[in-house]
Amino acid sequence: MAENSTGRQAGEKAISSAVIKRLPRYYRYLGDLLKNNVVRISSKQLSQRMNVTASQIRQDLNNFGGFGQQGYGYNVEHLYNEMGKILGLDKTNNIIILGAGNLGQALANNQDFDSNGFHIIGLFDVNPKLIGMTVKGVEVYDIDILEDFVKEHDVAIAALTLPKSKAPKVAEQLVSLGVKALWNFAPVDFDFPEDVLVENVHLSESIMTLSYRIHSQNE
Amino acid sequence: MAENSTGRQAGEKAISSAVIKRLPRYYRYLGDLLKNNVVRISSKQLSQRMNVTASQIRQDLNNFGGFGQQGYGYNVEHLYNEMGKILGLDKTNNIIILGAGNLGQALANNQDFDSNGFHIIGLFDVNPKLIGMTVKGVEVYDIDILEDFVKEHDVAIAALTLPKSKAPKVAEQLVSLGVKALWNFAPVDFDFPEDVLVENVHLSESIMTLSYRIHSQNE
DNA sequence: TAGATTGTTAATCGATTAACAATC
DNA sequence: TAGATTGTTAATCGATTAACAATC
Repeated sequence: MAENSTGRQAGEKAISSAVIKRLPRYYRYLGDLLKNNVVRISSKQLSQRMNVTASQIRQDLNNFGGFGQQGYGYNVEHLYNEMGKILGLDKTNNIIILGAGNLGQALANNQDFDSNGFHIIGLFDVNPKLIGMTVKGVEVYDIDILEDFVKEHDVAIAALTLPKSKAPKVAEQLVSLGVKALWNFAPVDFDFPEDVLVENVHLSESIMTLSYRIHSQNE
Repeated sequence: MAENSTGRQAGEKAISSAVIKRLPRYYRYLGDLLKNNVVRISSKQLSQRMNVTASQIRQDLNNFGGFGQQGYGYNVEHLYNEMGKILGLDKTNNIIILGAGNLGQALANNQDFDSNGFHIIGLFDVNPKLIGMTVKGVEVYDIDILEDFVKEHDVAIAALTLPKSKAPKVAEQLVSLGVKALWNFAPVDFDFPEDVLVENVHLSESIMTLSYRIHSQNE
């Protein structure tokens, strides 16, 4: 049967976001298993390691195809590679980072990204003290040259690690330049057409849910 | 009726995590409204701003009590304050940061935390170049003094911004010292007793879901 | 009062879990 | 072959949305 690059067949219904959010975690566990030279694993074994149900694992995977074999389970390396393809990690994703402060630099220095096809190709800032420096070999540019840079490079993702006050305007500019995916760390929500993908990392919201759980215990 | 500090009555069933995760966003929108001197708002108006249903807002809020008034809606300032209490933001949460690299420093420098009762009281690292420096007035300590520090201070939350290889051991130590909430940025899962709260921020997983969405479009 | 909007019950929808025939 | 485990359908569970009486 003809399948597309994600392993899904054209015309099938969209995968729910609940499933999508679990995929990277499967990928991480499979990578760990692979590193430990585990050759095969059953949904039951994996479910015990990951603290989920075996049923959920099988349901999730079968959204993308039948990767297992009855009586055997799943070949770890094969499933790892297939999951990588599903996640688009076999492709190169060029990333620019808007805001070269601590958070922007932290992303640029992150080891995990490189090895998964995420290539940081530039950081941008307004601060003259940062412009011209390099982070892990990647230059910090004046944000004034953003337009030229985006036109000359294939930018898959723009990470927004700048202050709340500046984020909306820069996001608008990026979208008008044709950037189609934003990884947003500023505590704001955007309202772009649906072909613009936005993934929010709202750290304040994350720590507030932790605070909630701390203070609501034993009640 | 007697209510506890969260606005919930003792004995009522636990709030679902789907609801809890939405609370900080309500809080943010209410804070923005308050800044803009908006005095009252209906669930319908708020739903339009937030891109959710009015029904969901009312359902969510009513887990914690009736904050509105028929025919009027909600008083913004009152609801904002009540939400703050529900989230535990009226309390002081002392935070230590394990790993004083870019990410740890980014957290220490984050403006939003201070104003919501999250006080960074120390950073810890093994790197002699970092030990002794201060970030926003907060000192970076040698991680060797962690035990003494935790015993002498009331640590509500420990943020783990250190490499994957070091995270599990440090986490173990923190939990053995009685720290009850971990804010984990390392790409690992922990398996502590359920009285230890763990909030994961897995940046690699976040960007992978974005990659998935980029590469699965139009299929 | 009339209109607006809540709080809450009921209906719907979607996600998770259970079960099991197919089959390696 | 017998045992194990998948892929998939059916059952259950939980979350979201709709509806509306209560009431400001």
